[in-house]
Amino acid sequence: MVDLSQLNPRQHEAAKYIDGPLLVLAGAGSGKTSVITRKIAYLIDACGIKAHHIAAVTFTNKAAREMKERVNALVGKGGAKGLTVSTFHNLGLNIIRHELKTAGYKSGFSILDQDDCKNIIRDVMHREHGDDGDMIELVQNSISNLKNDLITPEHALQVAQSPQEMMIAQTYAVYQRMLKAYNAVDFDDLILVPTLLFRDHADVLARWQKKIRYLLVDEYQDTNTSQYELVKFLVGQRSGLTVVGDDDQSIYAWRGARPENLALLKKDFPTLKLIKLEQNYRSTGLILHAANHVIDNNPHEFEKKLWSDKGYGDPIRILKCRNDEAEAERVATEIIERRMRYGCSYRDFAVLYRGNHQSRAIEMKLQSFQVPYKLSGGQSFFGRNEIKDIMGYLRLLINPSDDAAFLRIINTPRREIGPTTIEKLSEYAAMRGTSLMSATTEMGLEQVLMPKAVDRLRRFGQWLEGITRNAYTDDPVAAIKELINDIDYEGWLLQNSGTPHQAERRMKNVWFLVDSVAKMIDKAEEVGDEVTIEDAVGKLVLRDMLEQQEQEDENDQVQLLTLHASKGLEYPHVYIIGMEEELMPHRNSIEANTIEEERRLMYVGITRAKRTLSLTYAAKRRQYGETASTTHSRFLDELPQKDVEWEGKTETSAEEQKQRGQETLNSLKGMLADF
DNA sequence: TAGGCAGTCGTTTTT
DNA sequence: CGACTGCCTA
Repeated sequence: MVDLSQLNPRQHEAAKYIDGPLLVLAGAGSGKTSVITRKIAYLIDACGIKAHHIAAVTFTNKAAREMKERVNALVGKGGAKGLTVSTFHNLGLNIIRHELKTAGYKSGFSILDQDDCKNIIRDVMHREHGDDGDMIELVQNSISNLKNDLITPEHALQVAQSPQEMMIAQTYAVYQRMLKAYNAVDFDDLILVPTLLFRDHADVLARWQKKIRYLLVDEYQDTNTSQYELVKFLVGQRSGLTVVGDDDQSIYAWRGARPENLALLKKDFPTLKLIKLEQNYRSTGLILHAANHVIDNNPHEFEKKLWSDKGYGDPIRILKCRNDEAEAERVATEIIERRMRYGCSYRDFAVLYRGNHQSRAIEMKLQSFQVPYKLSGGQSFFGRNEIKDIMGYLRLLINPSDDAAFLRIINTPRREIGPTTIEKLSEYAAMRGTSLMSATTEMGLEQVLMPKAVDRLRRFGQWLEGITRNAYTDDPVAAIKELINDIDYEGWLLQNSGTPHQAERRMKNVWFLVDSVAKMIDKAEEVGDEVTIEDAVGKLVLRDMLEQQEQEDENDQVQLLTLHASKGLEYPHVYIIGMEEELMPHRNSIEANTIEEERRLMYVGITRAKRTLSLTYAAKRRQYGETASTTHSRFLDELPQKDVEWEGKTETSAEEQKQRGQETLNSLKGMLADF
């Protein structure tokens, strides 16, 4: 039987309350994951609800994985069999996969990332409006917003108010048709399509309501309209819903999240019960106090007062640095120094920043001091060119209609098939109403292309068809290896990367990808799941790969991440760098008047720290190759000044700063020499 | 068609 | 300052 005794009274109540829909307002570090995981265990053990009737939804794969592990530990492997713990997007993918026909897709459909989508939109706008491409970002964002708001192209056309909205709605409509033709969905469709499916097909909805009898949603303040509707459909008139959220940690409004969904719950579920978790188990008193003090500058829907019974702890430090390089050096040397002095590990340190590019300076310094670090986010595994290439082949393998993938890889590595050939091929395919892939083997090609070009296309088409056959009739992984061999991808990398060493690294990434596919298929077979290469590739696109994380978590590395990426994580020692106006809060946020969301981001950053918190800013910063003076962030002034130590604020001379840096460096060198 | 070169342009956050 | 585009030549 599950043990709830470690929970405090509020947590305990939240875990046991199953009489109706429940909203848990969980402040930062208040142990919400414990509540969710123990509640799942409680539902299985004490309430007799079968694990396969329970679904828990999170926003990141990392959170989902962690939750799954913790539930397993609580109820034992067997007990949690069939339990769904996944991201919203993964749940959506599953629903689409099970309702393929009704949803109007064929098996092996592709999931396109933003780059692919942007290319399609560029293409559409070029054709339909002769647009040269400065509006693409805007249009792409607008379409995404429409989808997040559960607005179909037809609906968007009806409600368009301005010529621009009209243009966006038209592009949306054509774009959506192209996706269908490609047998592909984008990220937003993974939510939108299932929701529309539930709205329009009572039988499908009934099936899923029967399957999911209890739904738990984490980070509820991050849901968008489509996601909320999906939740409402799944829950229906029943009471099996627990949502956990914190309006102060809503930092994703820019991608359609609606923090007001928290308040909306009261209206949509009149019997909603509200439980607040206000005890923080993570941070020292001063850090927590600082966080409360900052966030008090925001208006609040729900009043909430975080407290902690840990001691006050060290004061918060604000470090003024001469410039961005000095800032990076200061942080890097301090980490080394503290590690040696207090015997902590590299992994105890996190450096947080507003924008990905800010990691660069820190990276350089850490590298020069030989400090191991892990860069999360930014140029991710799936953003790498070699991975996108191979993923292109994989996608084409399982979905020949995927023109976006075709275009990516048709001339990579070089096959002497250039823009002119591709343009003619596209015209021909459009005329015949087929995909580019199947057009390559059609007979009519001779009419429009030179024999040489036809030959090259045909060779490619036939070759890939052969590989595809092997993948389906034989060992799929072997087929993929054969593919990579055939195109001599390694040779291509060798030619194309700066150094042989780099090429080797990139090739390792490729093999890692192939391994992931293999593992995924193996694992599925073990459990008896019917998971095909299609599923494996789909999950890959959603980055649902466990191995990579596990491996890297083993290592003792300083953590470099954006403030956004830091949500849900915690570290003993936290540095937040670049605390300057126009950087944090970001210039765009000042202009767009979304300071409150920036403040919440600040709040998230502060509350990541368990023991010490250091905030740094640079008096001068290089940007666009020019050096400009800066103003320190307004958020620094919003901290409770009696708990804060400013260093270098009052014009301590540049000389003194320099000297101090030199001293640190020298003492470090001395310490290093001793080791 | 590919590869090199020079001018351009610009940096929020992500499933 | 550096990444990216697009032009130009072999």
